[in-house]
Amino acid sequence: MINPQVRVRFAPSPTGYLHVGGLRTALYNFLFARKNNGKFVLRIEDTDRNRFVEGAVENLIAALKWAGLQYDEGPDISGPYGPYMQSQRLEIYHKYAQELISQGKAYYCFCTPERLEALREEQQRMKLPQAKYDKHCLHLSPKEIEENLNRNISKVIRLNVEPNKKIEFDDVIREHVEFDSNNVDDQVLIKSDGYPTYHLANVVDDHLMQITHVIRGEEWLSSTPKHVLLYDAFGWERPVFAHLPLLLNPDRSKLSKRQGDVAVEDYRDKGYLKEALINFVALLGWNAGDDKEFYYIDELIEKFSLERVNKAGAVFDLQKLNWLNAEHLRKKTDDEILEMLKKEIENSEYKSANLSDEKLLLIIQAMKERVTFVRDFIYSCKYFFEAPTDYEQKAIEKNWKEDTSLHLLRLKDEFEKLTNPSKEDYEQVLTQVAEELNVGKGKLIHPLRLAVSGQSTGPGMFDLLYILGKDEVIKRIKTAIEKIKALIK
RNA sequence: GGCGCGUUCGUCUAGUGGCUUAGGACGCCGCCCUCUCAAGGCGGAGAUCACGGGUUCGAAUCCCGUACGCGCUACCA
Repeated sequence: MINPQVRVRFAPSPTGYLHVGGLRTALYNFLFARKNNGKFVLRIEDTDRNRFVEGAVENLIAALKWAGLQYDEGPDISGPYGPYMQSQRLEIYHKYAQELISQGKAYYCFCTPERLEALREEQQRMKLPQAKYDKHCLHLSPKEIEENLNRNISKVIRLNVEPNKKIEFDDVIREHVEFDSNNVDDQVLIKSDGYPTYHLANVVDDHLMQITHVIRGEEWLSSTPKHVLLYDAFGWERPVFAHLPLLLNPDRSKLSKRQGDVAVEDYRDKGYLKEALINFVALLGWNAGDDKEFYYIDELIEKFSLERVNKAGAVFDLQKLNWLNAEHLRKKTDDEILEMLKKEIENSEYKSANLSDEKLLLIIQAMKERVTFVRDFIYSCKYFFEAPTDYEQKAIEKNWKEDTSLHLLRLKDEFEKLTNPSKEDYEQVLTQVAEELNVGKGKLIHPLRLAVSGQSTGPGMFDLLYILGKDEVIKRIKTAIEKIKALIK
């Protein structure tokens, strides 16, 4: 055992945003760490200088924090194994690369990109099963190497892969996996710019940081033999590997930008709750073995295990995410929703609508069962924020009859007599008017709804009237009669 | 092409040799509730468990092969 305490890491490269697949990887690491009273480390794999993106690390950290995946050690949270940015650990990688060279397990390579390119083409022409480096520089004499080094020729350090060896390792999810070393290239360990490649850096860091379990995406499975070779070359104990299935597009290709949103930030901006996103993504490739689908993160921590992670990739299905979002939203208290709604209103066209908290709370209660997103409290019931400007054509045709105007006028007159009416008062009046007019209540309710909201659907009629308030209701009935009359003509 | 991994309703999945006429969830359809829409309740359609061989009294479950999909095959991670 590397360490009696579980230590896991999420090791993204800073591409500019957090991919939802990365979110799931981070989540599983987080859940595993919390479940086992271990530590969750964030390590930034920024060893590719060509792909440097300004502000990427900050975005990544912000997205992780938004999702609630707090790490114990990371670039901005110091720990005993820092620094946690690989670009700040260059000397360390060089030291270990030298150690490998001195043991003959790695070697300098001075080949030019042109020679490499030519080699590749040659191998392709010969229809070799696989393009591989030909170990040309492995056979340089010590003197030649010395000279090249002194002349400052561009160089890399390569792993010296012994041919004809079976490389095997165990994976919690895939069980036993085997590779033939003849299929493993002499991977570059240190690039000509002095930066390490992923393969060297991740092995060195995982060892130095005492990582016990490497939980990462399946795209890494094929390079794991290189990592295993490195652990063995250094004489280090291997961590437990767990390669997660990929997240897929609806057409089952790897989840990509081209087919929809992939950034956690996109979902956050669209109004998804972090609880829903976490819940959803947790279930993409894992389940507790029961029928439960609705989870808060604490329950996920309690139930999570790597053994129950699936092998096959999972399609990211927005419909189910939407359902979970609605479920989580409904479970929130009215006050919690109020705070979110007020922020949403601040960013909407109704910024200056000035509805009181009391009124907003009433809207929340009336609409809670009818929304998927917080912003639906505005956009699926705009009539609470402004008088309707037009009226659903279909509803007019269906519910606006010859005598409707008269009925509504009558209703309006009765409403006018009320002082400070309650929901019940409205209902009582309407029932009474319906009786006197000798019509069903529906005959009044449907056109009334249309008149005050412009729509044919919405919360209970009397809730609607009560929230709008007597004056507004009367005003809207009057305008509706006028406008709809004109529309029918 | 090579190597690796995978394959149960449209989608996420349960299932680890007999409990399975393959269960649940989302979505879809219908009914109930009802002033509408939701929510909720009830019900329905939907999977010859990729295909073909074995092993076994018995296989979605074990083995082999094939097909298909995906990943890797960089001085990217």
